[in-house]
Amino acid sequence: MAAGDLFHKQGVRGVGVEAIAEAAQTNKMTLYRYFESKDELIAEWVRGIVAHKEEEWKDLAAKHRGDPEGQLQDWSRRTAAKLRLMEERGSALMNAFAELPDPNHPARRVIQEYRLREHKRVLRLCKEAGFEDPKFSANLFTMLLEGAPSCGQCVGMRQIGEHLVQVVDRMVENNRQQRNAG
Amino acid sequence: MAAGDLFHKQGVRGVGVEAIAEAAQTNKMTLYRYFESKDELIAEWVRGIVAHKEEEWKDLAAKHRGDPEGQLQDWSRRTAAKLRLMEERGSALMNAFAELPDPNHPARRVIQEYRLREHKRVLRLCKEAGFEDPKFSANLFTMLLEGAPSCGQCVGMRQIGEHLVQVVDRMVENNRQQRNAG
DNA sequence: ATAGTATGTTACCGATCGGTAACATCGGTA
DNA sequence: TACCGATGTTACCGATCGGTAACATACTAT
Repeated sequence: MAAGDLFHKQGVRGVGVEAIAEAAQTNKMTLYRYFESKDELIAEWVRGIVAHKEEEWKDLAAKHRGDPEGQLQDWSRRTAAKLRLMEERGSALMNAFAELPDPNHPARRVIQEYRLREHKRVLRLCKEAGFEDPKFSANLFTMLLEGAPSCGQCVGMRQIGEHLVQVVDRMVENNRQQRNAG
Repeated sequence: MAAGDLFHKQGVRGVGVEAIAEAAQTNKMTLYRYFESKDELIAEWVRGIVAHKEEEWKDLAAKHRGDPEGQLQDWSRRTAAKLRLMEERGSALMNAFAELPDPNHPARRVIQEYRLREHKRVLRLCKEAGFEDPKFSANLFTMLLEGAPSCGQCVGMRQIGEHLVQVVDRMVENNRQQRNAG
């Protein structure tokens, strides 16, 4: 769906259905034969992004089976890689979330549910990795991951990506030392 | 301006001028005698928020003169206190920023300029505090500060506030030890 | 060829929105 | 009293937007 670029660049509320259809190389009528409303269209776009992220989590678990620390590190690296391709406008999900205040909006629900799943996953990884205070570490990770795209708009995505990777590496390193010492 | 609550809760694009006037206990006509457009109205609202934050920075500098670490810690505590009053919808500034993709929108410019100032200030404090890698630490702080309201929507603002304070305290503590050892 | 399905086109509806004109009203001042 | 500036009221404009009806066209399968 190439119309996703429009959603990301102009915001889901700032782009009209006609423009979406044009970007998808079709027209409004055909669009409405596949999606029952613009809100559902937005939700479907969001579902695509979320599905892609879920697949990446699967990848992650497969590549670092039994290595939760490796998963956390790799996730930070993947995030940094995406940051580099982001430039200007931040996270598509977070922006859409901010644009849709209605708690019952289908797209917002999809985003919120994904965030909860992601945070739970991070928390589980922190527990498995034997972090001293898993809740604390998980919240720390999530704050960093969600703050990065926003902060990157200020100081540049490349730099923020590098520092994100660095800090996660340090956290993991500290945990290893702590674990071996304890 | 009580209409600010509307902007925050429903989003700047989701609230009409009529509703704004009603919330301000006046009418549309009078509103347009003071603001030349809705965009300027939004910008003015944002300027108010930014001005308030600037005053807090002044307070901070006055209360912890010559103590950059104390300033960073206090700022994290103030942020945590605000998080507790936030619940549900996140940062007003960040949401507005996400809602206004146009780089020339007056409100967006105000927000972006403030973010740059804030990051510069944090960077300066990190330098003054003698952090080993001030750029790195400043980016870390900013990621945490900007990620907190977002992450708080997932795990609760109270918890995220506490953990934000904790991690900043640890960073400062580590820096003190590093500095004394080095 | 023919029938059936998916897609394109045009025009339109109703609602909402930002913004304005014209006029009525009120409050203070001299 | 007479006046004047600020505010309220109503009605409206033009534009845009989400969504639909009706009809035309193209493609595919048998």
